[in-house]
Amino acid sequence: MSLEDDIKQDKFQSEQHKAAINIMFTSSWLHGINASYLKKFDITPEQFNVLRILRGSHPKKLMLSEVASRMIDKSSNCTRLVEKLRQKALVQREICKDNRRQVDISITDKGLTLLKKLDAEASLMKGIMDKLSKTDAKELNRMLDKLREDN
Amino acid sequence: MSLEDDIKQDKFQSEQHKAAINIMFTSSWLHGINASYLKKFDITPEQFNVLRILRGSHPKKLMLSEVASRMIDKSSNCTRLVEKLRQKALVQREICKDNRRQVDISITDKGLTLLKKLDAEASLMKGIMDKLSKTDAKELNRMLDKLREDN
DNA sequence: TCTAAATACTTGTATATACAACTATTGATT
DNA sequence: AATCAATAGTTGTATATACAAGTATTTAGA
Repeated sequence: MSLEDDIKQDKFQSEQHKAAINIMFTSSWLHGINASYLKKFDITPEQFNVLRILRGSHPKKLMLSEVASRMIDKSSNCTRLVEKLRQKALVQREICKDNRRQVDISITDKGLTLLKKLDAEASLMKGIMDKLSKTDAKELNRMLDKLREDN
Repeated sequence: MSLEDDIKQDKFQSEQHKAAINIMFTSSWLHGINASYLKKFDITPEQFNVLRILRGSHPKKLMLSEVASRMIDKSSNCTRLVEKLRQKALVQREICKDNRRQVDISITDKGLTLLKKLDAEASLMKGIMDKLSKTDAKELNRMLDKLREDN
């Protein structure tokens, strides 16, 4: 479905303007697909992202601000996100002995087991994204990176 | 700044996978720029979007669900969004006489005046998006539309 | 005409973002 | 050692999304 149909608009000021809307619309669309898949496992895309970050460093712990800096979405909410994962016993929190300001987070076995079950999520995304060739995807990445230059 | 630096990740499973993350990251980045600009005018990007939709149809009123269907972001929240604009006297709500289930929304003069002041927002976005040539933007739109095909 | 279904919108709850103000701890300066 | 600034997190408030359940009104069918 074209963007014009999706948001019932038939003209944009320019291709560039349309592209801005298209990026945001497609992002929201991707997020929605992800969310609805992950919901069956009682987890949100944001929580899923944190779990993957922690698996990436496992068995090394990460301090909260390290988790935050690796998050895709803005990370002001990191404390509360991690707290929700802790309540589900998917991660562990502990005050760092060397620096008691610091909170170290690690993924639990239960968290690792859950992630294993969620490998299908990767396939789902792959199914969508592989509509683009590797060359196209590279081009897309180039353009998006270019937009974020400077500023 | 490259995506790798932005989210402190140095490898992705594929260019396609990276593109998915890049779309969501760039969307969030665009939203943030917009939000911080609009904040000075005590309005959010979502509310701004609704105002522009209403200016587009002005002086014709739109029923709530028509507004919703034109929104970029998901529209389950339309009632509350419009209510916030109404509290600021930027839009007007009235029950439709012919069909009392229906709520007709229109932009007020105050809303139109505010939008005029916000034309600079368009320039701000233009400044960012014009880093892409028209050809590039067209290509970007083609790729994003392709991702959303079917599914 | 009475009832059931469809339509249009509203409201409640859980989750998330943004931002600002706050606490606690550590490091640095005098 | 005492103080001040920097660092690391936490918490409160406003806004937004998603979803589900709710109300009110209209339409369609028996």
